[in-house]
Amino acid sequence: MDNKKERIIHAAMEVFTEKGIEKTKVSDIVKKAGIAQGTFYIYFSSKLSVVPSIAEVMVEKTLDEIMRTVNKSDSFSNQMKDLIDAVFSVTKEYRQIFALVYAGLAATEYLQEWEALYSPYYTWMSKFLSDAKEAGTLRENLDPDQTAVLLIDLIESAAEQTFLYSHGDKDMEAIKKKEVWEFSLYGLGVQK
Amino acid sequence: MDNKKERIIHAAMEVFTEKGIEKTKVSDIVKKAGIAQGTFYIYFSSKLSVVPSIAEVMVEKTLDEIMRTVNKSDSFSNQMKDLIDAVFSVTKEYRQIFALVYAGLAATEYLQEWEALYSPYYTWMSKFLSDAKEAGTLRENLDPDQTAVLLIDLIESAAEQTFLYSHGDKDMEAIKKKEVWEFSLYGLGVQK
Amino acid sequence: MDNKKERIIHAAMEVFTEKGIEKTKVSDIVKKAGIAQGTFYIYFSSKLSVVPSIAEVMVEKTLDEIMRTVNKSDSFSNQMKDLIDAVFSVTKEYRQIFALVYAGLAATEYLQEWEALYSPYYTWMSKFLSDAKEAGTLRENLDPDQTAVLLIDLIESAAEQTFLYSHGDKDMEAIKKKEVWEFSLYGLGVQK
Amino acid sequence: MDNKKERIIHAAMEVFTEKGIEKTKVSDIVKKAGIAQGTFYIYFSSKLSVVPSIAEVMVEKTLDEIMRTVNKSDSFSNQMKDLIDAVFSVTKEYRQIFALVYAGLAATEYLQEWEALYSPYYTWMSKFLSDAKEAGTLRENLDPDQTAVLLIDLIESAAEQTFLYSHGDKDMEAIKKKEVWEFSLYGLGVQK
DNA sequence: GATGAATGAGGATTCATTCAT
DNA sequence: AATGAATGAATCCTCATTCAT
Repeated sequence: MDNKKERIIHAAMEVFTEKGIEKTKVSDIVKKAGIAQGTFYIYFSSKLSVVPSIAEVMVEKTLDEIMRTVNKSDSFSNQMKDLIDAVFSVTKEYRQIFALVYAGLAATEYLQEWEALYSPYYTWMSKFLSDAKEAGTLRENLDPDQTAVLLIDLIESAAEQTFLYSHGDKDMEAIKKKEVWEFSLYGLGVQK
Repeated sequence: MDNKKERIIHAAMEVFTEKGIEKTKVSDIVKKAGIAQGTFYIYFSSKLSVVPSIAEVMVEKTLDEIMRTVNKSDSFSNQMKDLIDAVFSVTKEYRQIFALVYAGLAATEYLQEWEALYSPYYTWMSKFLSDAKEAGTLRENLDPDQTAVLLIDLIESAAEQTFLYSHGDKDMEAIKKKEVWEFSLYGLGVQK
Repeated sequence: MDNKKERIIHAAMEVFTEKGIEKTKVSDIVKKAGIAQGTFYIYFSSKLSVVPSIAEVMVEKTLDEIMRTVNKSDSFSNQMKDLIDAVFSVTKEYRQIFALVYAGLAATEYLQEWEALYSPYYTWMSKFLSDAKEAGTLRENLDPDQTAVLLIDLIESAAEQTFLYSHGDKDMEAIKKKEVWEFSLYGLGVQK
Repeated sequence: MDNKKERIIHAAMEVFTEKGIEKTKVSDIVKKAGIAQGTFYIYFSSKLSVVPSIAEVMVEKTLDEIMRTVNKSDSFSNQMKDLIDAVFSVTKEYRQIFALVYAGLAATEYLQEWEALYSPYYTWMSKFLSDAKEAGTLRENLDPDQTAVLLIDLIESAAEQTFLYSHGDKDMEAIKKKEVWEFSLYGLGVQK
């Protein structure tokens, strides 16, 4: 039952990745999901209305990767490095999906769902910063909630730059990671 | 440049803003531009191929606003403040256009034109940072080219957060501006 | 008759009236009837197959109204007046239903059921004329069976004219009634 | 140009007659008309919106047949006979079209166009009665405008009875014609 | 270059109908 | 008998694109 909805979402991710949103037909999605054409419309109102659900999955994947990668007993500075690695890694693997999620959300009225979608991510980052601040690792005048959003945007933008928007060569990834890491450490006022 | 081409670009901006890219028909654009259906295809190959031209216009507008706002004889820290003001101001006015430009570029293969489109913007910012670095205002280990991109992304992301993705209240604009300003100053290692 | 069948017929009458036959979905009918989608098909084979049942209900309603209105002990001429009143009254109240019954029957092969459907009505009218003829009230050369059909058509046509097809003003009803009454009396050769 | 519209109307009449409105696809009509699918929608908004144009054609045909048949120098009573012959003849030939016109008009919002569509027919009949009345052939208290409508309805109803709604045998046509003729003469109060 | 009537491929969406429960 | 989730055939209509003028 809810199984069907899941299957639609994952089928959509695959087909969107292969052919792009524009060229994907609902019939492609249902074929891959192994359900009838009409069943699609029981769960989603249109091709584009699947996009927010895909975005949700992507946020989950990113958080999972971060959780898996970041070692809490490490120094903050190293945790930042791992965090950046995690985000770059997920963005690299799912670059197509990220692109289509931006396109799909922007192309419709779903844009404002963005905030709700990202909220678990923001919450995690806010806690991460807040803990470090309490430990005296970050500058005193830092607002964890606000900075959480800035930091996520900064890292994601850099990753997207690298994998989506740029013709960048092979070394670009390392360079970008280093730059964003340095900028972040300074921005956060990290004490060694 | 041809008068008709200009009219198509500006008509497209208006109609895209009103109805969204998806729901805009070429016939809507030509109607607003006051030209014949066939004439459109003399200048553009398709509806989406207008988007890069729109993006170009937006980059111009942003740079113009920055140039107009930032006072070169002011302190770096104040110039940063003005820079942020300028980007927020343009993003606020053209929020819809920005959203559709992302969507439009992402929906097609034009995504990688992004870099070329933004290059005048990046160039300006790079020079801005480079000058400040030479003057000893910024940290020694800063790479002006790389950081230019990061900084632009950071500021634009914050602005989009504020005006596109968020249900945020009225004060959000001021808070966001202050946060991004502080984060930037730290990130750049600005010496007072 | 089954309670569920009744509910379907009356739900169909309501929904057809609201949205028209074309735009009515079986799902609308069952929703209003408070039964499951599948139950509909136990009683009717399709959306349009409900129409003859509706027609039957309408003939009943018309005959009931005639019976209720026409006073057998009155003069023939006055009975004619009452008869016309009754038909106009039912047509007025159920104008939409009449229209859709015509449409529904004509849209399918059920058109020829018309005769069977109307037969109780024709029979009543035939008897009504036959009695009057035997009483010497009507012209000698009148054929009650044939004329029954003509008279019903004449009166119903006039009523439909008034309520369905016309943009007619308020007074039209009275005028039409008077005209059809006079024409009928002459046509039947009524002796005072 | 207007040629195309004509071709659609006549193609629609043919296909509707063959397959019925319900089962006719727009693609059937355009195929027969020899035009592209899209062209249909330049001239008509939907399959059903062709029906009023067909009705117009039918009124024309009926009037033409009446004009052709009724001999103005004949006696009124014979002219009535010819009139009835004409209407029966057209109804017989185009019985399918009449059925679908009723169905098609009733199934949509076009029902109220009826009056406008029939107005040339009503006008002619009104003049016909008015002339006869002035010649002293009809009863003094007859209202030509109102009676025109009644008379047309009466004759058409009888014709439709015969050819559309009834399983009637061969002789029915002659019987119906005679009955409607007699009823009309009495109803109009024709003086021999 | 400019026009705009005509095109027709193409896919979203609907909704009557089924059938396992 | 009753249910209602699932089905998928069926067709409307749109709209980007063309091309003769």
